[in-house]
Amino acid sequence: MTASIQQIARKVGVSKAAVSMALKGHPNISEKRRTQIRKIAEELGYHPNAAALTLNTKRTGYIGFILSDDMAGGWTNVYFSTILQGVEACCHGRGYGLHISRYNLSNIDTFVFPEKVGQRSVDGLILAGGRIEAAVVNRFREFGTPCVAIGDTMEIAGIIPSVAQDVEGGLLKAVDYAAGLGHVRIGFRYEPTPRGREVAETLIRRAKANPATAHCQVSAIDPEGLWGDYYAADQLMKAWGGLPKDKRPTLIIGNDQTLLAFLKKLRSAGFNCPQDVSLISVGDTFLCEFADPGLTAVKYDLEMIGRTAGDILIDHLEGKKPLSPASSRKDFAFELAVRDSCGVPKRD
Amino acid sequence: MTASIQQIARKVGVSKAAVSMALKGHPNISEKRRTQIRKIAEELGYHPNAAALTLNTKRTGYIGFILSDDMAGGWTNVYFSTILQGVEACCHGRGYGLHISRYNLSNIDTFVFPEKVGQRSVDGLILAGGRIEAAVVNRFREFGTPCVAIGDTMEIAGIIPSVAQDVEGGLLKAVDYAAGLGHVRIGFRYEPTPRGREVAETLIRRAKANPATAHCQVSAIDPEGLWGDYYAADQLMKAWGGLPKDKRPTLIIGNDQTLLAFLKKLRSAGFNCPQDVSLISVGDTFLCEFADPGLTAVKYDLEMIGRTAGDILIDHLEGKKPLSPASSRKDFAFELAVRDSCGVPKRD
DNA sequence: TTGTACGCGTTATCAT
DNA sequence: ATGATAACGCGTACAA
Repeated sequence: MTASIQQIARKVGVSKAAVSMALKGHPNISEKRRTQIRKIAEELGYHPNAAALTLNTKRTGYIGFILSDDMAGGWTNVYFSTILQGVEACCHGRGYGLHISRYNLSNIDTFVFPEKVGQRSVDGLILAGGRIEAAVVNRFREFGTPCVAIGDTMEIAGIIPSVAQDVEGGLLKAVDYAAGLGHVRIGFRYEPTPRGREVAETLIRRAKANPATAHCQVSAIDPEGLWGDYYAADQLMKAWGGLPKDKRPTLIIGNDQTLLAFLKKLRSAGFNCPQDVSLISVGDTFLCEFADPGLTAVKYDLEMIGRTAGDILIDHLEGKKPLSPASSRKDFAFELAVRDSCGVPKRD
Repeated sequence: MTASIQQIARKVGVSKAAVSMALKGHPNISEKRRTQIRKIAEELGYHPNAAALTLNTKRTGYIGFILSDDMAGGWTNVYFSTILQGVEACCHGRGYGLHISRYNLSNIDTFVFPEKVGQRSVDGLILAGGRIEAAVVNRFREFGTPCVAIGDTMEIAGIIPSVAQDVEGGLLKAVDYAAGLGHVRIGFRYEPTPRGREVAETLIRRAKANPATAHCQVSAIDPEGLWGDYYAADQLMKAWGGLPKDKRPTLIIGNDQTLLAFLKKLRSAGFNCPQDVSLISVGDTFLCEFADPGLTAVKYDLEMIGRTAGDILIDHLEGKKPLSPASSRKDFAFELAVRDSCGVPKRD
C-alpha cells in the first residue's frame, strides 16, 4: 500500500540513496533526475516511514501529554482540556504529533513508569496536574526524557521548567476587586495540595500588606477531595454555611468547577448569589460564562499556557534552547472578567 | 541511556538472538541462561525500542483519535471529551498509546491528509465529529488505515463501523416523557448536519406513529452555526421567542451545550425554566447536572461509547475481528435522568 | 545457540 | 558533477 523508497528506486532505475537525496534536494542529484524522482514519488504517494525515520534520527516527532490521575474529571476537566487545546494547536502547528495518557504523577509510591515512554516513543513530555511529585519527574529525567510541567506545583520548582498562571497575582486582583465592592470577610477555598496551602498563606500575607486590602479578613477554607472537584461543593457548603452569619465570608474565591457546583448548592439551601454571597473564580473557563449568574473570574489565557508549554519543549527538542527551570513562565497577562456573581455585601 | 539488546548481549556474552528469545520465554534458551539474561536486562532497565519493533512487526501500538474541526469547542467540548475519556481508558487498558489531533473531516475539498497517518505512525483511527464525509473516510481506507467512527453521520453509513448513541430512541423517550407531563407543542433543535435533519424527520414521523404521542405537534427548529455550539443559543432564542405565544413550543429538546446557553438567554429575557418553557437535553454530560435548574437529559454512557469504539478497532487490529459496517453499535442502554428543567406546561 | 538477512531511510565513502 | 555501495540503528526470525 505504502510505497517505500526501495520501490521508487526500482521504478526509476536508481539507488535508494539517489531517491533519498533527490527528495531532500541534495546537490548530488541532477535537476532532471530530481524532478523525475519526485514525480514518481508523488504518483506512488510516497511518505517516509516514521519508524525507519525514528530509527536513525532518534526522534519520533511526538510529544506526550500526561495528565495526573488525581485530577477530577480527567479529560473532561474543562480547565485542563482548554490547556490541552493549546498544546495540541502548538504541536499541530509545529509538525509534532501529540500522545495523551493519564498516570499517577502525584505519588511516587504508586507511580508506574509509562511503558510507551520507556520504549522511547515520545521525544518529550508535558506533565499536568494539581500535584506532581519531584520523585516522579526525576524518574523521567533520569531516563533522559525532557519534561515541562504545567502548573507550578511547589514540589518540582527548580527541577524542570513549569508554565503556570500567576495564581497569586490573580488572587490579589480578586481580593482587590472584592475590597472595592466593600467586602471584608473573604474566603479562599484553596486546592488540596501543599502548593494550594502555600498559595493561601501567601495571599493572606500579601493582602495584609496591601493598604487597599489590609482591612480585609482573608481566610483559607480547607479543601478535601480531588483537585477541582465538583463534589467539593458539599464540603464547601458545610464549611461556609456552618459558620454563624456574622462570621461567614461575604465573598468566596475558588476554582470554576467547585464554584459552579457550589452555586447550585447555594440555591437549594435557599441562598442567593450574589445577594447572600459573592463568588469569584480563579481561572476562567466557559463554565464561568454559562453559569447563572455568570461567574466573575480571573481570566487567564489557558490555551496560551498550553501553547507556551509546547513551545518550550519543542524549542528544546530542536536544539534551540536548553531546558532549565529558568525557562519557566508565569508572567501571563490576566484580567478580571466581571460578570454577575459579585455584589455589594449586605450589612450584618 | 537506554540499553539496547546488543548491550545486554555483550554484557552477558551471548548473541542478540539469545537475548531476544530469553526475554520472551522461547524454549530454545536454557532455564539458567534465561534468568541470567533477564536479570541483566532488568538491571540495565531494558525496554525494547518502539521504532525498531515497529519496523518489523508493522505495528506501532498507537491509535489515532481525530476530532473534526467543525466541532464547537474542540477538546473542551464536554460531550467529546467524555467520549475521549473512554477511548483513552480503553487504549491504556489494552496497552495501546493514543494519539490525538484535529482535522477537517466534514469537507473533502478542504481536507488535508494527516502527515502522521501518512507516515504510518498509527495502526488505526477513531474518527469523531458531527459530520464525517464519506470521501474523507475513503481516503483513509484507500491508504489502508482501519477506521471506526463515533457518531452515526449518515454519510458514512455502510462504509466503516460506527459507534453511536441511539439518538432516535432517546428522542422518542424524551417526547414520551414530555407528552406524559402534558406538553403538546414540542420543539426539537436538531444539529446542523444532514444527519441532524434526518433525525428530526424520523422523530416527527415516529412520534406521530406512537399512540401515546400522536397528539403532539413535534416541530423541527432549524439550526445554524457549528455542532453543539454555545452561541447557537442566540438563534434558538430568536426562533423560539419570535413565535406568537400560542405557537411556541412549551418544551424544547436539544443538546446540552446549546441548552445550557439558552437557559441563560431565557433568564435575561425574563423567562423562567421550567415555568415558561421546559428543556430536555439529548446527551447527558456533567453540564446538565450542574446547570441550574438541572437539565433533564437522556443519559447515554458516553465513556462506554468511546471504550467500545476503541475495542472494536483494537479487536480488529489484533486480528480478532474483521472491520465491517456490520460491527457498528448503537444499541447502548439509555435512560432519562430527570432533573428540574421540565414542568407541566402552562395553559394557553 | 549463533549467524545473518530483513525492514526502511540516512549518510559517509567510493567510483565514474 | 552524479550516482552507487555499504554501513548503521534495533529487534525478529529462520537457517545453520
